[in-house]
Amino acid sequence: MFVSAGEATILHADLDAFYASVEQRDDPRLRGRPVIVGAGVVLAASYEAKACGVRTAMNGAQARQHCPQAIVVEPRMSAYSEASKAVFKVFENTTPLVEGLSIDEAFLDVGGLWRIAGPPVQIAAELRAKVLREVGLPITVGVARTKFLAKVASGVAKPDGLLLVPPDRELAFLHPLAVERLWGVGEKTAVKLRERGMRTVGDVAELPEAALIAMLGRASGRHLHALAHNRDPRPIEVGRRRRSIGSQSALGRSPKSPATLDAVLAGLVDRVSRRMRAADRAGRTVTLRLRFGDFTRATRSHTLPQATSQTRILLSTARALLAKAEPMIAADGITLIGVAVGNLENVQAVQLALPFDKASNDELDTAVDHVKNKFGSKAVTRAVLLGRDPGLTVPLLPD
DNA sequence: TCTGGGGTCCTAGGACCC
DNA sequence: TCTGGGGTCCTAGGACCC
Repeated sequence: MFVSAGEATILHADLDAFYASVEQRDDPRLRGRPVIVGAGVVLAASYEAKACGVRTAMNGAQARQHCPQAIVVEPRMSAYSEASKAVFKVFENTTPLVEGLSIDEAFLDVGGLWRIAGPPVQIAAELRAKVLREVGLPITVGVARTKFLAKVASGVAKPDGLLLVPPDRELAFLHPLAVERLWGVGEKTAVKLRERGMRTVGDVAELPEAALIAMLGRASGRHLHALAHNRDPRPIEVGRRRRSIGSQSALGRSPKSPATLDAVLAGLVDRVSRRMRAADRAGRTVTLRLRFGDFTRATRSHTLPQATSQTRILLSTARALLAKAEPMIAADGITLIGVAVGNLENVQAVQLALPFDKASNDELDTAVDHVKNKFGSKAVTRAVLLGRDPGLTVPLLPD
């Protein structure tokens, strides 16, 4: 059977209360009980905890007030990352067209699988059963004709649900929903819309695009207008790569000495650069993120002429940015510091079986020319002298 | 008892180039 | 005395998402 673009073939699969579910899976004593992951701030809450009003990103004390009987556990990031990998394996065994959105959700296009695996809603049901059986986690799946509708459907079907939006019922499904269901409508936008009397997606759909653009800016206005009218032509994108890698740390409210700040900064840069090297990525733009005592934020960034993942270069760049922000820190007190590296490029690692430990500079140049000829000049940004000094790197200017 | 850590995308102004 | 038009890149800030 030929499956046209007019049919509901996109799945949005979203693990329920992901971190909390992993904790309940791994510790039977937590099952059926309210579980909160994260002490300072709620990273995730089980549905039992959500039932008493606990919400993600709520601060810990507030959460315990809502739910004194809740069990609070420390996050175990490596366990979540492993569970995520296992779930994505199930996704990829279902269809090659998988677009990961975050650690716990993805889009799947199952349009071409009708003949082999049956209709999308059947594939979705089997996917849910398989994730539960093989990884032990509950997952909700929305099925629809577009990414946006599939995501809205899974949101409505949560927890542990499955919801198909038939193509001829799309507007009937969409328009009664609250504006907050629209992708891209957060707190600020919701307030703006409500101030103008718009509470449902249907209300937004009645507004001309120009009015939404005047209210929210060009991109957001267009985006919202399109979604409210159920227009979302985006295809599933396989193999999207991360565009930045960062790390941050909240510091608390007590004053911090310059030496302490520098130590925290060095730790952050070290963590970021290690992750970059492990992922074979290098970046050009270093961004320093700061938050102050009054919760205002600031960023300072610098773009290097060449991408790098070297701790030394990234740290000296970050230090210069921190020095630039010194007056703001002195004035307001700093409560958070973060480092992110963007403008990422892929690094192609090439190892040559040459006796570099005895190589002369001429021989080294010859070897580098060889690599350039073989892989292109852009492939070579640095060479590591193996054997002589494993930590020593030689930066090579392109061309 | 104030609010974590990881990301994405958009906007707007200025520099710079042709 | 008067100063176009278009494009790209960089920096800083803001909103949003999980």
